[in-house]
Amino acid sequence: MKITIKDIAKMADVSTATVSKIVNHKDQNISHATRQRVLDLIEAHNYVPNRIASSMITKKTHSIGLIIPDITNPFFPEVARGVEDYANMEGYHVVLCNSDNDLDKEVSYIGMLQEKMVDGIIFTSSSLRNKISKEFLKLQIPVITVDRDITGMKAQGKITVDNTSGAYQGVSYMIERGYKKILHLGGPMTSKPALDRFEGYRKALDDNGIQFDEKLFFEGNYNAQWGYEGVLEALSNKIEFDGIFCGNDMIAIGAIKALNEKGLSVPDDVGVMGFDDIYMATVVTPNLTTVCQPNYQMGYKAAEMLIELIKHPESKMTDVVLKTKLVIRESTK
Amino acid sequence: MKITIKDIAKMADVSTATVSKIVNHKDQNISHATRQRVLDLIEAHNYVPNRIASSMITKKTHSIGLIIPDITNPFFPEVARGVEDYANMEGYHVVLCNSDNDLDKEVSYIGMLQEKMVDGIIFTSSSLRNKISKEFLKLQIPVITVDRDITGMKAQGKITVDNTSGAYQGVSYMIERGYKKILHLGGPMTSKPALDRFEGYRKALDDNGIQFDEKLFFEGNYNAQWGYEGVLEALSNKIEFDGIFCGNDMIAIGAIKALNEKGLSVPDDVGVMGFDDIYMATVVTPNLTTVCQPNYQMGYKAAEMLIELIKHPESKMTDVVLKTKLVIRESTK
DNA sequence: TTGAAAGCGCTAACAT
DNA sequence: ATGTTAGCGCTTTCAA
Repeated sequence: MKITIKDIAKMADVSTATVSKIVNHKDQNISHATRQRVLDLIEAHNYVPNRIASSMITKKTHSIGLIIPDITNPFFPEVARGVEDYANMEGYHVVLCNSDNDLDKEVSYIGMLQEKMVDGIIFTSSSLRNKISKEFLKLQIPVITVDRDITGMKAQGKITVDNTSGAYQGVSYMIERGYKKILHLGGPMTSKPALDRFEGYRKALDDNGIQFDEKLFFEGNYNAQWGYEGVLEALSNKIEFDGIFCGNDMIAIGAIKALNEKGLSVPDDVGVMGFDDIYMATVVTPNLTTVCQPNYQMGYKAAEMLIELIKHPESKMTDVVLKTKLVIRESTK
Repeated sequence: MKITIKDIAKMADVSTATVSKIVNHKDQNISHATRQRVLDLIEAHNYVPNRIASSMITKKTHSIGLIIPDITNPFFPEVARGVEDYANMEGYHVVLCNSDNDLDKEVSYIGMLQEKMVDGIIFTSSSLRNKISKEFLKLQIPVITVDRDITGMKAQGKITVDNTSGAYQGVSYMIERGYKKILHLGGPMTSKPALDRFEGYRKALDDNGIQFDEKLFFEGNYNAQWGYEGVLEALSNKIEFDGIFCGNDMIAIGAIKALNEKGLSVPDDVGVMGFDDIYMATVVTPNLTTVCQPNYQMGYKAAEMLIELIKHPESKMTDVVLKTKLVIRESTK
């Protein structure tokens, strides 16, 4: 039989209230003698307080939900780690949910988390669906969204990165380095980041007096396969280009692979720029020049905002826009 | 104010017991009329059952803890995904804990999870410390260890992969392909997998009549940096080798990088074999020949065993040893 | 087919 | 400095 606060109280010949105070360090008014006696008993009997019972009263579970599309996608482990690090520091647990960007799963997780009485939710999804917002609106707990917008929500926080200016910066750099015909292998245009990066790309072209050529723009998915295929497609369509601005690093890695196979050298024949700066970018040959996105920071900051909101539900969060940083390595000249 | 089972009961003019039965689908004996009335009220008022209150009574939280060293390490996201997929299917939540292989953190997480009343724990750590087992022994809940041993535990499950035979297979293949002086850039020998892989390496050498040369064995960490440095060190020590068997893929990737920088071609001058088969292995140039470890499977299977143990605490689990598979790609000839 | 009542393990006034 | 008491929201016999 599991030992409870009652057992300890009885053994120490005090009330459960006293034990409770000691366990929760609200023991300024407890005599040293009793405290020690109780502590010894706790130690001796290996008593573990049932925090779930506390939660019933305090209405706080000290756990938060983290809904991401897929922890297996190299983008997310870092944000998850950021979330967990801050949460753990503050004594919170994080419940990991992989939604696969599937609306049904998202809704189902939101429901489950709510039933489990998490104190708040951090939500990431790469798609632009707004239906989900209805579910969130029903929620009585704070929600922070990372890297996307959910319309119709108020008093909640939002963390994004400045994709437009990041892309602008990256493409401007390529132009500066002498690349003239820059292909853009973008991500799915149903996602806000992809849209923003495309916008930054166009803007950089415009501002540098280069006419946007829609034949140089391809839309695909955020993976290496698409980068590989995209290059092959462009090549077989005899499209001329001397640079590629990729929607993310995975696309860039796939693109480089295709380029190499076709005997094109990176960065001399074709310069390649990624986006994200995942670990792989530093390890691939040539190392990727890329726009660094502060993934860990995003998670960390999201947890920080969420926990602030949990502690002070009235506090207004101003949305956070994290800055990107150009990282120059070997895939551009 | 949050709406409770009492509110619904009052509105439907039934007892809370009736509502409870309906919510939990124990409603064979509830008239269709009442059920519908209650269900409508639940829907209309957006009632969310407080599962934490249920847990107090049922002694089941339907959540499990997952303690891994670092979700940011490419090995673990897949394991975590496997765990989450199975757990979710069975209606369990997973609480993610990054221990950084730090004994204090491990112990602290075990305590926290226990207080949160998780139903079981899946534990991975790359080190061989046994102190942790004391903490586990105190636990009243099932624990499954993944990829490592914890001594002194009974009635619990263990999942490992057959590292020895995987390494044996890999090294044998290299020998078969004509590599004669095979360097081994291993992981930290405080970890069981590293030890086992080393053993497989030696055994393959022995069985093929090649004398083990300790100058060809280097111990380091499981990352690209070490692979890079290891090669540089071997080269600067004028050690002769025509193949490298790496402790994992990250080491292999670092090794290839160093080899390339020194003008050595892979696989012609030096063949390189990895271990793990992480996604990166397929994306790097040249693609890595490697020993594939079923990461996702490990997590999935671990969750399966754990949940079985939660449901039937008396059931004896037989330890599972997962098989590796040789994946031949471009980094060996 | 339904409900009354006891209680899970704990906390938080409020007394003393 | 410590104890009494009244629940938190729910489930589960057992009785009606």
